[in-house]
Amino acid sequence: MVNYNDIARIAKVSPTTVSHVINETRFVMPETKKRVLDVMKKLKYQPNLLARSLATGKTHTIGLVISDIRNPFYPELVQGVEELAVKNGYNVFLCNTDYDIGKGLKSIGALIKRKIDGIIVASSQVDSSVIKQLFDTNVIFVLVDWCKRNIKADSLYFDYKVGIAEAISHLISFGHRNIYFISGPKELKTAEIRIRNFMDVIESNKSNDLNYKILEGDHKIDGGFRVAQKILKGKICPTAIVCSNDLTAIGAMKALQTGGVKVPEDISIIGLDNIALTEIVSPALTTIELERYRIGKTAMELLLNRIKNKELPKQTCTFKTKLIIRESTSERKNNN
Amino acid sequence: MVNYNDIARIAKVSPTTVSHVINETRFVMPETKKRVLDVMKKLKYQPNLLARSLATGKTHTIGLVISDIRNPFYPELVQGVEELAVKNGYNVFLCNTDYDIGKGLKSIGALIKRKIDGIIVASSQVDSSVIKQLFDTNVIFVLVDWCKRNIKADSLYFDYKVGIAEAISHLISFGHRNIYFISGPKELKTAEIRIRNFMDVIESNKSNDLNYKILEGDHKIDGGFRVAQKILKGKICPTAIVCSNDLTAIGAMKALQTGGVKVPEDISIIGLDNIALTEIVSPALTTIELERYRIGKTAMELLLNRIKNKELPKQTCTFKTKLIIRESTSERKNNN
DNA sequence: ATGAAAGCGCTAACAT
DNA sequence: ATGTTAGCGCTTTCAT
Repeated sequence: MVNYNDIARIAKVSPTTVSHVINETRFVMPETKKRVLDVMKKLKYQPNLLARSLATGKTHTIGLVISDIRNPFYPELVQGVEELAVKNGYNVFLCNTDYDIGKGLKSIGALIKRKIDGIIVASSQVDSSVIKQLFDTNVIFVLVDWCKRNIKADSLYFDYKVGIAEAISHLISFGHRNIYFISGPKELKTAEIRIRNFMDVIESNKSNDLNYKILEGDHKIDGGFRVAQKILKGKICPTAIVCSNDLTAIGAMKALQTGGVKVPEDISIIGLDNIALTEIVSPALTTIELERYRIGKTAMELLLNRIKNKELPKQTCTFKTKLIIRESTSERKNNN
Repeated sequence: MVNYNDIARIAKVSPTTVSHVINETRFVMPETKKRVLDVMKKLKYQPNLLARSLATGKTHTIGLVISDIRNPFYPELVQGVEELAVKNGYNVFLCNTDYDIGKGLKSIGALIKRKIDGIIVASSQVDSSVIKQLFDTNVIFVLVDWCKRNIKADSLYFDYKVGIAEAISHLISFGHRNIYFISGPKELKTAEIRIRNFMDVIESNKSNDLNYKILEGDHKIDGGFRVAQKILKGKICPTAIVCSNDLTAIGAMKALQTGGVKVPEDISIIGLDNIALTEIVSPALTTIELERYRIGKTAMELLLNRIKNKELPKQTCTFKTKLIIRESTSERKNNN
């Protein structure tokens, strides 16, 4: 591997000068510069970023911790992060926690040892042990959709309530009063938040005399399917179902249709996330939108700001959700 | 940041010994060892992997170059790679090329400067300039679905022909003779391979007097939709459409249904990839399966083998594709 | 306008 | 059984 010394020797300058022409960090006589650059080109020199990082203390790498790249929630977020990262000369380590807190802790540990300049934690499986680790190690980080608002850390919040309120209003205006909610797995933070927001909205609509019930799914298609089947077997049936995420909604829809129940004629369904799938299923799914690409991009922006200036006051950004009305919701039938 | 010297000083040993207890690389008296470990724990010591890498020449990082994480083809592949990587103590840099060769070249350049131990190139946008760069820099790499078979590099191949042949046989047995193919963008290597394989299969079935046509889509839903609309406007209509990927097939199906054409009653459709979506759309899509998770895992295996032993003979692995029959294909109607 | 030399935190050959 | 020392390839202070 060719290095500064090789170049310096051949170009008849000191390693210092080589460094300075590469980094353009002090004046070098045009002729000297040219000589160095020529040698570099001839030797096909590639700077060793490890060495540079060791010397400067900056790696220009970041870590992105997510739960599961197969969950359609993540790809766009990852894209948003990666794109802006690369644009700023950063490379990103992708870490899947597989919904496992232990793996999350290990990932973060590994990232820290690799001296990444910052971490974006967008894993739904984050608990206080993770937060503690982040604070203890003094690493720079941005939290995505971590529930505790009062935490002293750069954070992105999702305002589910706006979207859910729109969804409930939408259903109410269609005459629905008996509304079920299929949640994610309750041990999941993001699932928990979504449940709480749903209940808050129900609460603030109590003048409408709503009847509701919360059933636990798993944020996957299977869970939605299973729970919806169970609903069909029950004595009383809701006229509308709101789901904690789109996959659940799609599973539920499939189960209803399989069971001979028409969506939306018999039961209306609303999802959450607005993944690409929602436009493809039929009926197209009414859902609550979360702008994942923008979220990823913004998370990276906050991280870059923080990296540039550690003393910045706490940064915060809230992403409003929004109801997208498609075909899976309609007027409540009278005979129900 | 606490380092070897701090630990050595406090534990009253030499830095060498610290290194050896950390790496378990030579015998250290139990008492000495304990003293060192205790100090490490007390100081919450975190080894600096950059420094270690600089000294050893191994980073235990790899690069994974893909086209577009939002393309449902990739998440499972990424998962397969990442999982096995982490299991072996590696972290992975994810690089999206966004279907742009220039970006691909830059990504690979960056990875090399970061001294990754190896690269998995699973981007559909790879051309000879990329291959040249890989060879020139002497980096270890594995190619996924890169067409040239005679290249002297570890490679994963996909045998589309098996699956496509099954698909065509399936269609023929259903009486179809007029079969269109909606391809991906022709400048894309993977799209090109798929076209060629389709034509080969048609060719080897010429005794059946098949009529075919190839139309260019974009490997996205929109393209499939657009092309299918165009097909509907044409004078002669195929009775079956094979698509270069599932997204295209789903878009095409949507267009047909929107145009009042029934799938599969009027036109049969077959996709390729077997992404999760295919089971959800209705009718569920008959498609040709590619085991992406296993592909990712295998790519990582080959890379690990190569990293362990540079002198290994060329490694090769071919993934057979397989027809998965669902609901989007059926007997050809007589009146067509 | 350029160079010498120390240092980033670790490893490993060579001593003892 | 442990320590000394010279790197790994770069940056950066201090000289000149």
